Amino acid sequence: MTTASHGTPRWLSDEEQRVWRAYLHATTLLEDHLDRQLQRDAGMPHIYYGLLVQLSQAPRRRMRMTELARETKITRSRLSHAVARLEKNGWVRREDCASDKRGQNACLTEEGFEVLRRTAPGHVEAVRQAMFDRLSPEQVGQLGEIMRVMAEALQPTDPNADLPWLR
Amino acid sequence: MTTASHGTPRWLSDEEQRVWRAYLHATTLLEDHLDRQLQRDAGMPHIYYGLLVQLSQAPRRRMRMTELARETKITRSRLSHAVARLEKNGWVRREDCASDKRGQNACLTEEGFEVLRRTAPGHVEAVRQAMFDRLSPEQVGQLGEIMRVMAEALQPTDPNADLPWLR
DNA sequence: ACCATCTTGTTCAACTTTCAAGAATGGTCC
DNA sequence: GGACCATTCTTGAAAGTTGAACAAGATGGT
Repeated sequence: MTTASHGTPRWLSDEEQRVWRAYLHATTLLEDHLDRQLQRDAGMPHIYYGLLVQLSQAPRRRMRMTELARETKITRSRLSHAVARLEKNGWVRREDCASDKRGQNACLTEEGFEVLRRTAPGHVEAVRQAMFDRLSPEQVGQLGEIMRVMAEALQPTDPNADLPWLR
Repeated sequence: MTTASHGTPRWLSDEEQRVWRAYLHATTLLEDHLDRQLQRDAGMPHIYYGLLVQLSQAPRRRMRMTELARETKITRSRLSHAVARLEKNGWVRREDCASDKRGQNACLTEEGFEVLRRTAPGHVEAVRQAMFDRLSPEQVGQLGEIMRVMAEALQPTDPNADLPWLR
């Protein structure tokens, strides 16, 4: 990382600067927009909604805290606070893990699932309006590929990922 | 917005879902990465750094609060708090606006500029490594266009934008 | 069994963000 | 000038986030 401080910095070209600014603007606008949409319609910020979605897709609608954190790309600390809040809402429940006494499972409650069922259509619509309704099919494909490349760069793949017996 | 709750919701296709998840993952990973990079190397979060950059590019390195907020896509409230913090660091100074007694100018101090000079290379390098070093020139162009479209959708252009005398 | 070490999840304090409310000034219309 | 509304910016409290420190349990070597 600090290799940057040595030698002549490789500045961004004009084109790259424009793209970078466009990226920052679009992503912050979208994040704000979805945060407000969900706060209004579902009573929670976007990330919390993402936690419920993730749980809803898990077997038995429950997941170990650490795995939920990993899947949603947030820290365990943040997740602890978030689940505490969602628990107060009655949308998630904690449950001791049988096989590991340190562990906790976050379980989506029936109420939590109900909230999802009620608010998912509006949220999908918001995402559509902001993104998929504006982009051509080609652009959607391009965006997907670009985002995959970026995520890969930032989340160094476990070198043993395809050697499960070594994990 | 709430038109979504009526009629059959238009769900995302499998492809669209994949793209949406990739988008969420990549953008949150990048934002976290840059936040940590800047917190470590410059002692402030990414958005605060963006404020300094914006000021550094303004005439006389100062800007009205409201304009700074508009350019950086944050609320005036948030900006007030942010500038207060940057002022404590000695990187920004407030100055009364001559022509409008309600107004304040946020001015980048010499110290603030120095912080930028010192940390910009490392930050640009981080951006490069995460984005521009991985994408082909075509992809960079595609990303720029896609982000422009999205930003436009979210930030309804002022209909009088090109009629300055009506603003 | 023992010890060192890693992992899991929580907690605390410091910091940031949001939302609603409010003080001050500007602009317009009569 | 005065009434009225809009704009600018700040404030305070509640909510959310971060990073470090911590307790408890797992793991592996000896």
